[in-house]
Amino acid sequence: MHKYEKIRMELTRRINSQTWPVGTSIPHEDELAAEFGVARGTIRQALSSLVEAGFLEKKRRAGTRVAYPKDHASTLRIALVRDQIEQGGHAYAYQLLDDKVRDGVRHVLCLHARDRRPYQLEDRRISLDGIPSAKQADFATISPNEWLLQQQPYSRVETELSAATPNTHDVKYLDLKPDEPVFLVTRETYLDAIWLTRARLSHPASVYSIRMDSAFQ
Amino acid sequence: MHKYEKIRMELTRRINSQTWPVGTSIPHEDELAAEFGVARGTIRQALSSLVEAGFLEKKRRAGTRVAYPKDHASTLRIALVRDQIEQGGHAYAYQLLDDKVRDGVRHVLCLHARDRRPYQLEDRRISLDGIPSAKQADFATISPNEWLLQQQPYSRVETELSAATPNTHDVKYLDLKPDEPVFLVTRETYLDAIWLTRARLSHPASVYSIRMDSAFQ
DNA sequence: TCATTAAATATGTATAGACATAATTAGATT
DNA sequence: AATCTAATTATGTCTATACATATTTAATGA
Repeated sequence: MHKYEKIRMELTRRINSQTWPVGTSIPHEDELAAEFGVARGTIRQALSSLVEAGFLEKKRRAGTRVAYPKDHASTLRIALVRDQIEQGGHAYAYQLLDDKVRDGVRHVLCLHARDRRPYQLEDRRISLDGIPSAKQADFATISPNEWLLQQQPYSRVETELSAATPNTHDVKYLDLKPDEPVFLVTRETYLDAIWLTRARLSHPASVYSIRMDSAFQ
Repeated sequence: MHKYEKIRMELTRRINSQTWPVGTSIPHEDELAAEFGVARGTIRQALSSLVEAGFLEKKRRAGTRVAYPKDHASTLRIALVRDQIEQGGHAYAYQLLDDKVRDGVRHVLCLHARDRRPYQLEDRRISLDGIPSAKQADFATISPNEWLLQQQPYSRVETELSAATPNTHDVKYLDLKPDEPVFLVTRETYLDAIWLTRARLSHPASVYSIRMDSAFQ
């Protein structure tokens, strides 16, 4: 175990045991460095992850304080749907439902299944200006989702998570129970100012949720 | 603008312009340090945020490669519901609906409103073993959510996001439209191995969604 | 040929020092 | 007393160097 990890654990312990209650200023980096017998850089490395996780707040000149745990940050990774399914030990299947071009936008509808049951309906729009190679792409075997990831970098992603009543496509393809809502992930990606693609990913509420686990040993 | 910021921007440019296409190895840290005329530590600082955002992948001895953009990470911060509402310039109101103790668990039901309309129904369970001071807390004026944040640190948070059909309490208090689903945030916090509290936060789907915006200039 | 072992190497950790910068505090001026 | 100014200070950035460590690559031996 590295020095900064040991120090981080000890600092975490002091926070959790309320040795340093919420709101108090903790010793300066130089003092901590002296206490633990390490260089200031090592202290800074130990502090940085605690700041990132929202347990500490730093301000120049004012020092470092134990943060009120509101606004706690969690890192969310939405993986490729195929990986999501296969990593859970399930069978993945893909099916193209519709594919057309209009106004310089390729519009694709396809279905991702888990163990032969509908899992995600992908309603995808791709800018042919932004991604010219999308004109020739064959989405019969590879999903737009997966194809896009191999193609093009992007600089900005906007993601929205919501609950919704199913639209007509959802009803038709997702095999929903009576009154079952859908969980929506809407994602739009840009390269600088250029719009590249938009995805509406709908899932039966009974089979899909997003879990986050932000922990500190 | 600092050196590492300039360098990060230039590296970002090379990735986005496909000067360094996805999958390629970028120059070693020492080479980049020589190219930009800075110390290796400065290069590492520039790289770290790109690694964190998922644009680069590092591996010892193997070097640094441009990552396939699957599994792109976003940092999600779920703020205090009152802040959420007030920061949007809306009026916040709080109302206690029910409050009882059973089997060492305090069980509170309360409603958070935005502009006099139901926004979040908070179904809260607090362990009186884990948080003894919760016995005396008065939730008539302050919500458990807010009270807890001022009280107790925690070391682990499990969050689950899902869509669901409303339960009887949701129907009674959330003023839902016909067939409107709810967006659920379920949150459980622990201090080491000790269970502290569990919250079921339900929202009318029409008024609530979670947005994330992961950008790089 | 194949498995094992040893060398090479790029990133990871740590140190010690210098200077920059934002924010506070104390002091000077009106 | 109120306002502006200067000193102070804790964090932020940067350098230069040394060694540690995970992985790959090359060399060795059965």
